[in-house]
Amino acid sequence: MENQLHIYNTLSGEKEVFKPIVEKHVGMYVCGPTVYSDVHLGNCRTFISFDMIYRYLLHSGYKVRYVRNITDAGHLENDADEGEDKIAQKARLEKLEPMEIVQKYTVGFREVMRLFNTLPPSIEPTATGHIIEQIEITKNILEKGLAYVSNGSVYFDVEKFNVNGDYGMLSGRKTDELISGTRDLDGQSEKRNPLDFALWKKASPSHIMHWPSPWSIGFPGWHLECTAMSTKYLGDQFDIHGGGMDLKFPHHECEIAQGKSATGKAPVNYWLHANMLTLNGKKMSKSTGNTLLPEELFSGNNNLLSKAFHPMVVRFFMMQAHYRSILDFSSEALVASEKGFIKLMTALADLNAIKPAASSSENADSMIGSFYEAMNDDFNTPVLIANMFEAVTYINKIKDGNATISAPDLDKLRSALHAFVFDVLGLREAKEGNDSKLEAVMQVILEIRKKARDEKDWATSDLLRDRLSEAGIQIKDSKEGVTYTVQ
RNA sequence: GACAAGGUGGCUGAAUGGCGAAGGCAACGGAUUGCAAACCCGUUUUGUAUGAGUUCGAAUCUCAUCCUUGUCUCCA
Repeated sequence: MENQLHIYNTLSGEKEVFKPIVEKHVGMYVCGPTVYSDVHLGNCRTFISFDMIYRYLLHSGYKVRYVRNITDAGHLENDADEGEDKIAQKARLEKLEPMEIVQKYTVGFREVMRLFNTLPPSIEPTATGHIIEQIEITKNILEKGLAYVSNGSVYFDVEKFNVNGDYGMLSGRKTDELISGTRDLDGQSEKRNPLDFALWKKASPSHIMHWPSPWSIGFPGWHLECTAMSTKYLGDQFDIHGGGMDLKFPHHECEIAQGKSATGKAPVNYWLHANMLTLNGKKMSKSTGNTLLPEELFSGNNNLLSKAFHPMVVRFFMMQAHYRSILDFSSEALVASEKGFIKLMTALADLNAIKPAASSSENADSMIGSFYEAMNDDFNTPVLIANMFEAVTYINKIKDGNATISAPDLDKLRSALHAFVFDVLGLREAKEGNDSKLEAVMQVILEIRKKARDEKDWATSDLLRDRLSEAGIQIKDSKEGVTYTVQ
């Protein structure tokens, strides 16, 4: 059985055996959100994907330092490197301080991440908290002669870097093709070459967020913060760098160029890219407005939705697709996932009531092995879930008396399922807080219903069942007794 | 236009050369039930965009065609 973890590396375009730089330790960096508006569901998918990866690495016994940044310094608007900082722009619109915007949406982001049951990163650094580091890297690259100062701004010299470097190695692009593909800029551009990108940008007088530097009062370039923060906390070279597919070029390409220029070494061994979540077949994007907010999903308050969905149902839905595949969102697909999710969680709960037998009628070890096999194959969660449903069928058969399981197998299967469902997939019960008073009320109702059924008063019995069902409480009659689930 | 990833059953979504193409959902039949729900068993007939090629054998490899999406400008 293949027990080694294989990861698809964008750099090579192949699945590779994962070998960390330091045995049993993993350094992982993921590009975080820009906090100038609410995170939409597409953003969430990326972070949920990497949360699953983080969780599986932890489960596999690695000590992981997981760094995910908060971009709070803003980015520029247009391709001429001129324009207003996004955060400053939004601040003006809402008549707030830039850092007020940052605070608001950072808090919102963390709350959404909490609802999706993602683990907090080990370090969550901010761009504005690392201005000094970014200035130092800029100085470093200038000293290496791979950047130039122009009118108070500092630009990375892609052409010069490319003499010895290989700009485009990650995204499979060639610089001459890129140049021919760029739109003509007017002669006033500060850049020597359209491919060059800013390391430091001089601020216009109206620009609110700015800091002093050796070159001007200004702000750091778009790609620099990730280089500064990743290398600061994970070293010049680290294991895993993740992010959305849309960041592959130019953002990650620039990170490689910056890192190599500053340290002489390729910064990252494994580049991982999570694919897009689409809505109506199109990528979710802040700029095009084709978005769905998590809150709308949880409340059902959106025309695209037939009902509200619990965050765990959404997470399960995402886990049913592979992280490198495009996933199309639809209310219909989510309804199907909800049913499957309930089926899985019900079986998990039923597992606790199962009585072991002398022997097992099915091979629990191979089931458990199939879980690991799926995850070791580039975190294949859809296959993991399919394999877990084999176990679900087994559990239900045992419950119905059509199969048996031995005590040791029961223990193994239970702990494996718990580990994969809760620890790795990061799911948890989707029930609303079942308080003791509800429990007491339900016991009374079930008692009344039992009495009615004993007296063959089907009208009363069915009335109770149907009205509870309308209220979202399902009554389940079984041989062992009556139970209920709250949805 | 350049580059990249795709097009799989009623829906969703796995599987990269090998017996009957996973799983979830849906539908139908049966079992169960006071009737249902849940669970169990079974079924859904030529289901891998189209056309050619390589091969003993192709969803998978090659070529062509059509279509979709992404990146090339801030984006997860």
